[in-house]
This record gives sequence, structure tokens and C-alpha cells, in this order.
Amino acid sequence: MSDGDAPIPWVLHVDLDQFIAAVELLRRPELVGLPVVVGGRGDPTERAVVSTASYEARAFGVGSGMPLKIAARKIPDAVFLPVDAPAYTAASDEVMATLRAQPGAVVQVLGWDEAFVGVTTADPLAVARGIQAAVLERTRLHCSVGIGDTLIRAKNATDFGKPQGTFRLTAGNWREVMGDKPTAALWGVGAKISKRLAGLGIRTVDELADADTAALAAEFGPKMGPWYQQLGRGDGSAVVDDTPWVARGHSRETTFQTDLVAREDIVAAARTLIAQVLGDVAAEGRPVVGVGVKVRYAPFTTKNLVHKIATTSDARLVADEILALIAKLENRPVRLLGVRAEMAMPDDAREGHTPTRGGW
DNA sequence: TCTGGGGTCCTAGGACCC
DNA sequence: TCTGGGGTCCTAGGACCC
Repeated sequence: MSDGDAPIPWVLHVDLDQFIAAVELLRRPELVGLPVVVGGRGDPTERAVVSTASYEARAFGVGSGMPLKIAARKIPDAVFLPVDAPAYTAASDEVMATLRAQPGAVVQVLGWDEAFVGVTTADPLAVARGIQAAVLERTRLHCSVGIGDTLIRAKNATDFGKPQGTFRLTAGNWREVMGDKPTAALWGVGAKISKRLAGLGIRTVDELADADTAALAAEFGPKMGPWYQQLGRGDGSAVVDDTPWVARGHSRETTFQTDLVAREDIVAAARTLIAQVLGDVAAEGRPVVGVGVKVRYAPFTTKNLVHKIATTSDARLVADEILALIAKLENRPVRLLGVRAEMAMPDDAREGHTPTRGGW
């Protein structure tokens, strides 16, 4: 980047390094340098999974989503800590406030530990370094920053900057850097989609970028097919949208440490979840427009059963219908129970966004 | 080896209407 | 006996994200 460049719009993707573990280490400095695993209630004998592992723990092959029991087997003397959501929310709020305080920055929060920052500048690397320094100074947390000429490229760039670094992906180097990677390396392409792509002979990012658009649409539908190709090319929007996020609904779910068999136990668990979720919704002051339940039977099946069972704003009817559904459940041990309530959207809620899944 | 909890969005297909 | 064509709305299910 030379001094003569004119200011142009850039997208920065800011991603905190080992966020949850880092927050815990700040208040337990004696654990720095040790393998730390945060998940569930901090008891590796329970049914729960790893939320975040410290880099020392990751070196043993422990990562997010892994059952705590497996993590304990890999690192018997790891430090296991319970999830403390309020602490992470507070830390996240500090980080996001720091980002918003950057001159000219438009901030779009994606989650606890990441956000897009839109800036118009001739030197995005300097802005990225400035953000890293500001976040570190205010929160003592380290972050990595991806720099891109689109949202997709900025998001993908972050992986190459971790930890504590930066990386830039633009139309100029996207193919060179990403072209040979498997399609699953793309944000939004998981195991299932990459497998279906492979069925079309598409295995790499380059192959997806150059694929026949009509064939993709035939396989994945008129929206998702072309969208996957766009992911492969890194193309798309460069607009960071700071419209406040409006929740579509709330849900509560519980995995039982021992599978529930007795009908009355299942109904009691459902009542607890109903009360929680209706409380969550009531706090928003928006009417309920739909409710559903999710059941996972033992032994584990990958299929979640979701039944949409009501369209109502009457809390009593919601409860009655969910309990009626519970009464009709198959007579199998229940491992997980969830209740979800969808809310009416305000008239000014944002619409017409590019399909994204999970937030942006 | 045993799989959390909280979300969002898309697609297929049936019901229903003219 | 043979049953169009187009449209909308709704539900169930699937996939992915952090």
C-alpha cells in the first residue's frame, strides 16, 4: 500500500482470539499457559461440549464442539471451567463499543466475538492495527483482523491472520490463496453441502467458482445454488449493515444427563422450558406468532424433530398445545427437549438481505 | 467416543383458491 | 374416467453459523 492511494471502502472482519478462554484467563492469570477447556458446567463427566479451548488445549486436538468426555480423555489434567455467559456478554459489549469508537467505523456485530467493520481509507492495514491496539488497550483481549474488498473475502481472510495478526483478501489474490482449498473451507459450506458439491465433481474453491450456474441451481435451488458460487468467487456485497439486530424468536433447550423415560418427567421438563421461553418473549413485548418443540431421542439421532404446533399470542394456549404434543410423543427415551417461540416482526425490520444463515 | 444451546434462512411439498 | 395452470400460504425438515 503506497501513500498515494485514494481512500476507498474496505471491510474489516474483527475476530477475538480464543475469546471465551481469553476472558477466563484474564480473571485467572495463574492458568495462563495451561490447557484450559471451557464448556457446560465445567464437569467433564457430564453431557456437554467444549465451547472454547485455549491454544495450549488445542495443541492436544481439543476444539469447539467436542464432547467434554472426549476432551478429558485427550487431556486428563486439563483445567475445565464452566460457561459464564454474562461475563462473555460484558466483555463482548466492551469490544463492540471500542470498535464503534473508531473514527468513521460502521459496525455489524456477528456474535459474541466477531464483527464486521466498514471503513473508507487508503490504508486498511493501519486501521486494522489501530483496532487491534485499541481493543487490547481497553479490554486486554487480542484479536485478528481480516481485510477484504467484500464481506466474504474479509471473513475468509481472518483465518490466515490468526492469532493476533491480519491478512488481506481481494479480487486480486482470492484465487491464488483460496483456489485450491476444499469447498468446506468457505463460510456457509459445511460437511453436507461440500459432499453434495463433490457429487457434482466440485471439490475445490476454484471448481466452485467456475462451475455451471444452472447445475448448481438445479441441485440447491434458485437462491442457494448461485449463492454457493458467489461464495466460491468471494464476490458479493461490501456493505457493512449496522441496523440493530431484531430477534426472530427465542428458544430454550436442555440435554438431560439421564434420558427421560417417564411421561410425567417429560411433561415437567416441558413446563419448565415453556415458562422460560415465554418469559424471554414477554421481556421483548412482542406477540408470539408461532411455537414449536424439538425432541432428540436416545440413542442419539442427528435428526431433530421440530413440530410447529400453534400460531397464537395466548401464552396459555401455547402451553396447552405443547403439553398436548408432549403427550403424543413416541414412547422412547428423551435425551433433549427444546421449546421455541417465534415473535411478530416489527414493520421496519430489515428485509431482502442476501441469504446468509446465522446472522448477516 | 459421544455428541450443547442459541440462533437464522432456504426448500419441498401439500392445501387451498381462482 | 380423467383430472389444467398459476398463484399463495403454511408446515416440516434440513443446513449452517457462533
